[in-house]
Amino acid sequence: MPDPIKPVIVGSVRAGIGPAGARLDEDLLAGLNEPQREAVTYRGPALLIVAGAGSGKTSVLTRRIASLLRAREAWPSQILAITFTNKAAGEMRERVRGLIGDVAQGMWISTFHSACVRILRREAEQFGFTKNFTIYDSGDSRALIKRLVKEHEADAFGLTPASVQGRISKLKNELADAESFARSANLSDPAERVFAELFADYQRALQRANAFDFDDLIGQTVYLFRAFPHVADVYRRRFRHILVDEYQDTNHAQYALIHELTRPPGDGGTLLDETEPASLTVVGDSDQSIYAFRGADIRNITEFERDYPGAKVVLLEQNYRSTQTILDAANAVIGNNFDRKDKKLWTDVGLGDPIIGFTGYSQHDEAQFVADEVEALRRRGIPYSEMAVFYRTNSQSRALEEIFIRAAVPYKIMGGTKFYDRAEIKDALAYLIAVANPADELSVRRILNRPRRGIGDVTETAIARYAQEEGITFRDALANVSALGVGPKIQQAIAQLDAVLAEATAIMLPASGEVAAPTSVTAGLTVLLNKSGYLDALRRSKDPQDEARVENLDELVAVTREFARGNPEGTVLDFLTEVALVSDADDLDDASGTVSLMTMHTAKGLEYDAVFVTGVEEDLIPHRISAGEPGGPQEERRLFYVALTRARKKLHVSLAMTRAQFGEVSAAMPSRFLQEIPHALIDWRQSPGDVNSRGGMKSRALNGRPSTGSGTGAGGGWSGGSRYGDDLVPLPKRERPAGDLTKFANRIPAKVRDNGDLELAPGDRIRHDDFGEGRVDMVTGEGAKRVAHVRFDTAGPKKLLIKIAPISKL
DNA sequence: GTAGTTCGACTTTTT
DNA sequence: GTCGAACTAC
Repeated sequence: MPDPIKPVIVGSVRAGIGPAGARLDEDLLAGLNEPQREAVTYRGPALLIVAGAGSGKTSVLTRRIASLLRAREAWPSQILAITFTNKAAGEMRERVRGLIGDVAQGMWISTFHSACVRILRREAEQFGFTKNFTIYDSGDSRALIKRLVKEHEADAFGLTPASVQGRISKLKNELADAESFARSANLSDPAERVFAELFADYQRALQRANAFDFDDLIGQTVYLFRAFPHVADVYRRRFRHILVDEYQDTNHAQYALIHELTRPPGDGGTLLDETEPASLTVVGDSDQSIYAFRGADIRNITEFERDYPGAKVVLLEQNYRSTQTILDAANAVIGNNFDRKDKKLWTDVGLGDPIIGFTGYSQHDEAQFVADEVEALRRRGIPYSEMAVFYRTNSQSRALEEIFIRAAVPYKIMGGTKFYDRAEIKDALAYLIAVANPADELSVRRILNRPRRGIGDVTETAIARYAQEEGITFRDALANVSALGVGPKIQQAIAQLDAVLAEATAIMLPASGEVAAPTSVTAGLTVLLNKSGYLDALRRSKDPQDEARVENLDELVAVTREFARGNPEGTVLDFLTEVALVSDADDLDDASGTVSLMTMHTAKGLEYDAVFVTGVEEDLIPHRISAGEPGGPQEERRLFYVALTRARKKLHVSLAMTRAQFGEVSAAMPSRFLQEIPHALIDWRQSPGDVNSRGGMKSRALNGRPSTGSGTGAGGGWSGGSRYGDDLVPLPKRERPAGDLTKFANRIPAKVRDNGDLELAPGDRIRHDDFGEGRVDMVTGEGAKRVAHVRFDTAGPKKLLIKIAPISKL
């Protein structure tokens, strides 16, 4: 990517507000309200735009950039705009281009991670890396850490790969490194000492592999800037206008990076250097901070004015996205978070439709409601592409998928990095990495015996030992098979692998002077997959899944072709970088349109005409794990708030009474957040109370297998009280006796049915509201998941969730 | 060294 | 209900 650093024209930067500039701005300001105009036109060292959900912040940001360029206050190359996702970056670039045309070329609009990769590729040689470094995604890191944990036998100290990885990541987000950790840690605790060693080893391994993990991309760039001020100055002079979106979700390392970039260049340097620090614009909404779990520090926004004295603050509170009903619900929910600046979104588009609520018996039942409703909306003219379904955890997507496939609703799952997580794709990428960055031992080890070449642990260790003795890389050791002292068959296999890698290297990384052909990545990958025998092995296999793997690899080859089309000069490294940093395949919404399924986190920054928020249950949202974390429940509430505010016109909230996870069914309760939405705003198609009523409510689940736990007519039961922590008020107690369960709209009954710890033993006779009398065969499970296996006199054998089934002991 | 089997743990969210 | 790791049998 040619991107020469253009000289900064000192002094001209601030001069743009002339009469011409003002005139030029008029069309950019069209349709903006007063605060929005101010946010576009304000000029000064620092600007904080507090932008509520749907307040048009993207519009403001893009117009701000456009006006800077239009008035010649800045060259495109002087602008650095940071967004949260690659997708958002692409959209912003498009919108700026739409405003002022191709002048926009040369701007850096990217994520923190992409921007840092660009910087690091240029500067890697400054500190012991080479510019063909590779990027470890979380899976790669985990694999490496797993090996280290094993080597150190760290599990004896209660250190799991996951916990080590999480801790290292947290530390890196705080800009701590292995040494600084070791200095401050309590090393008399053996577990701490082992962890410190792991951390140091991990970092050494990364360095040896010429690789950065996600957190390093940011952290090492900060380190680079601090250790080499002359390098930092290059970027400080270059970037005159820095804009950061979603500022509430920046972590300390990212904050430090921005801080480094907005220092005056040549700190205390030459006399003539009067370059001012870059101007900084940040946009954020503390109510939408949902990434504290990965180190986002809300203080970055709340203390912005302290960090940048004299900063201008602009508040955007008018919402242009949703109906008043949706906003009222969202405002009411978020209002339950204490410790927040009160901010009320408003709109002038009117009340709109009520929120639609639905309670299913099971997650399939719930999914069926969503599918039906999607179809109904479609018939009323809302395109699929304007509908989205949100859930808290990725695993919830499965039930939705199953029903959507059955109902022939076109959908796509956003965000899940599934494709690039598949084993065969990772293998193929490891082949590419082995060529692009031979120092990356992890990748070479990965492909060593893939396909099966008869190279096992023993041989692998032999190669590693040989490499160490000779002081060469693992990759280079492969070229010296005869010295390894392994059998001729294995020698032959290794030599073959070495030859294939060499051939691909010649294609993708031709000797200096020559330029690789645009198709080099495609050609190289094809060679690797074919001549390594990888594809052959899959084709020969009788495992039916391997057929799909071949197709996936074809798909990957197609991706390289697509990449070549978009980046004629792109190298293998560019390709690998893109793959590592682009999470979802950034599908452009195709014309036919599909419903989007995604987690609530992924939903941030997006908007749809119709939104389905599913699984609104306790232990899911707020997630059970969040209860133990400081600020957890509040963050969950913000997450729910983000989900609600994505909807323009139609908002649906739904839940299931029973949810299967771990293959076991257990009873679920409505989320406390539901209770926080004013009842009058929700029109319950089927409220948690209804689900218990005996009158004519049948399971809508298509699979209709009554054996999946509760049977068809399981009563809805939500136990109130007791389980509430956090800052909430317990659900109001219902006065009516259980049994009188006619619909009462817009109320979530606190206690519809709860058999509590009704004891049942084999042999007991029971009566079920629907199935009549029967005899208990056995009881399995525990607590809320206790299941009675009952043989009914007339209805036959059923499995029932004891806690909520409409049964009584005789 | 490999293939097949059983057992266990596991699911929070992402660049 | 799924994925991976450990174990066993060739």
